Amino acid sequence: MATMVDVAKLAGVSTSTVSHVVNGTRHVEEETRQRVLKAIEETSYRQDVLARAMRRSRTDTIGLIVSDAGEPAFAEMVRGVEQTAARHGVTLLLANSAEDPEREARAVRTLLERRVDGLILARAAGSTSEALAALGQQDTPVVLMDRMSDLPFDQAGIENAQPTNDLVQHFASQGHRRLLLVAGDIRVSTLRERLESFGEAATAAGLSSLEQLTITAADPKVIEAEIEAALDRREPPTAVIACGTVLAAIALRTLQRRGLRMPDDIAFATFDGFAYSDLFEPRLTTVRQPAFDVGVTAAELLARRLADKSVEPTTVRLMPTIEYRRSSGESPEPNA
Amino acid sequence: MATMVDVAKLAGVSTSTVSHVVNGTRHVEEETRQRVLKAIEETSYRQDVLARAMRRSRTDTIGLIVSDAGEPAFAEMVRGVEQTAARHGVTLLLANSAEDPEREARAVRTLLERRVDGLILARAAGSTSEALAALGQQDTPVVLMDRMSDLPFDQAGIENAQPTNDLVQHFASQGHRRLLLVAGDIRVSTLRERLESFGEAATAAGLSSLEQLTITAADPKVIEAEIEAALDRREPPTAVIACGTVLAAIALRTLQRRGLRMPDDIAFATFDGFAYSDLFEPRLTTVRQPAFDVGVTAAELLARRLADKSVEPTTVRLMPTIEYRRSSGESPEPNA
DNA sequence: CTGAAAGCGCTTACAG
DNA sequence: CTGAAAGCGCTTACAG
Repeated sequence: MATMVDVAKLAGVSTSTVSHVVNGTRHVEEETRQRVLKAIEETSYRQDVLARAMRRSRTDTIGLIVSDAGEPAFAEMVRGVEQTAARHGVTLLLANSAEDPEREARAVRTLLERRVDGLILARAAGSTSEALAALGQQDTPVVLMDRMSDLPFDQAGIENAQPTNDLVQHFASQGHRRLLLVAGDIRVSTLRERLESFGEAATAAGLSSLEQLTITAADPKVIEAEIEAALDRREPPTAVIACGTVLAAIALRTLQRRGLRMPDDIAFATFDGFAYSDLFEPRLTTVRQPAFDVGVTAAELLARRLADKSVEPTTVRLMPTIEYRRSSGESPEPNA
Repeated sequence: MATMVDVAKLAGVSTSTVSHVVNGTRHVEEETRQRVLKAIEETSYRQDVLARAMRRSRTDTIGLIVSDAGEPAFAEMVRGVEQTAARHGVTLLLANSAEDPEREARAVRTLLERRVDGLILARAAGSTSEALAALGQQDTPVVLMDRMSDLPFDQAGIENAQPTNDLVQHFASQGHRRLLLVAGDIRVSTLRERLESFGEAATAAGLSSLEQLTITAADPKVIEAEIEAALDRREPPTAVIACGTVLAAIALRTLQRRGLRMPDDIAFATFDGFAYSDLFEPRLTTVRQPAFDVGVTAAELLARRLADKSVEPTTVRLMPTIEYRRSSGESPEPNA
């Protein structure tokens, strides 16, 4: 590989000049410039970004760690971050924590070691807030995505209260009196928020606490058992809300196994939903988050902080939309 | 950030010694070692991997570019590569081409610029073999994953002839005489191989060429139109094989729209299949590839070449398994 | 408008 | 068993 020295020699200039031509960092006489460009061509010189990064102590690289790149919502967020990073001329290093706090910690370490200029993090469910606080101490900027925290970070996520409330209203207005919320692992902020909003909304809709069933286990086996138990009650729920894709899958399997048909035997709605969801029979009422824009927002927040470390930590929440389908019964909008 | 010089001063040794303690590259008197370790502790020194990489001109990093990280099969391959890379003490840089040759080219450039020691590539459909040939010229090792080439690369993928043949046999033995293969974009090697095997297998099963319908368009709209046209024939196909997830989705939508029930109105099988596929009604007969192991194999091939650049390029093909479900009619195995 | 030179933080022959 | 020093390929004040 040719280096700057080779180019400089061939063009008969100093490496300073080559550097400035390559980076456009100071004026160079047009004729000289052409000579340098030609020498670059001839030597097929390529800038060594590692050496450059080391000298400048910035890498023009940001890191993104997601808890599950396979889920459609996260895949979309990744796309949003990718696109925004590209627009800012920054390369993205991607990592997967697979919802494992240890892998997450390892990924953080690796990315910081590789001197990313900043980090976007969708935390694993079990990730401790001590770990997060520690992250906040070091000086690489961190933006939280999807999963929020009370700590003073830049954050991009979604609004949970309103869609939860809308779903509860939707069911209550159809006369449903006993609702089951499958909330899952409420260490995850989004799930916790949906759980809280559910209680408020259901109470506001006039449901007694006995009529508000909730499942907050983290283990799929336990969740499944609790759904079974709920359905075995003398007065079982008539509508189910799943707070995420995995939870929806568990719930749907259980309903299917029991031969319960949606929406007649039981009404159903879910957050996030499935890829190729139009193939499901019946189609599922789904709270669709603007995942791409969440990714864009996270990346923009990071770009802003990279430009000015002193700005106030900001939390941005985007509003999901609800796609009403047949699984939840009659639609409140002409939208089926 | 503390540097090696800080540590060396504090421990009263040279930076050589610090370096050798950190990397375990030569024996250091135990007492000295302890002093260095203590100094590292006290200064909370962390090795600068960039400086190290630059000096050694290797980064202990490999790059992985996939065409669609969202598809379950690719997600699994990524996991396989990740795990294997971790076992080899190598960090993985991930990139997405989203089936776009230009993004792929950009990702390749970025990763090579960041001096990855090697590259694993699941090529985008439209990626030219000139681009690939050029890649083969430079000296960073490249392993092809899933999508193969005739060029002399290390490659890890799957066997396509046998599962295709098995599916054709499966349908023929049930008396199906007119089969439709939705092959999709046959610039993709896996799809092309399935198409070729289909012809051979169908002919071997005694089907005339008129009874072998194939769709080789790349554009979803065109594929859909051609499926419609096939179903509109006087003698429409009685069984459909989709060669990938996206193709399956298009086909299933069309069948659904026409109210065709599987397997009675039309039999159906697909390669790769869907996430949460157990929620589909009826369950889909699926050629399941050992995607995780494909990832592992690709990473191992790369590790081998990194260790010895002179080994012969090797192609490894792993055998998929077929999960026979209700969508394709009666099962040839006691396999649900 | 351009160049000489220091230095980013490491590794590694070389020498003792 | 350890150290002095060169050098990886750049960038960037400083000087002219």
